[in-house]
Amino acid sequence: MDKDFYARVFDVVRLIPKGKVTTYGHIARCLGSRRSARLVGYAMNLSHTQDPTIPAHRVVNRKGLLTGKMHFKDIDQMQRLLEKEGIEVKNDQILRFQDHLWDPAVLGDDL
DNA sequence: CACATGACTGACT
DNA sequence: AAGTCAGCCATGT
Repeated sequence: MDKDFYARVFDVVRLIPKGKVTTYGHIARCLGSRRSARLVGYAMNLSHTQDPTIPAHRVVNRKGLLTGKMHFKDIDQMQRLLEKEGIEVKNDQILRFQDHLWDPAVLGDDL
């Protein structure tokens, strides 16, 4: 893909189904290299600069912790959005994380 | 070109 | 089970 690494990350994050979440590692692995997880997180920093609204709140670390909540306009915004989609969050951690986990490789097989 | 940074992950203690 | 250390890759200075 000629697109930038970040562009691919944004593209994947954008197609995350509502009410689902994924991890940096899964996205990175979908892009080809699992080790690029850090770049995924780094790319998310620019997500707020993108034109379309990037559901960055649906991206968490592999433990299901809202590690990036601090980068939101309001640190509570991330948890609020997740709860609004039916995802329970307690102490900055997603409950039933594996149940809400969505793998980008599935690309809609979650139906 | 080399060094430093970062919303991570895996392995070890 | 929980905390600590190091590795990895793209971008910026």
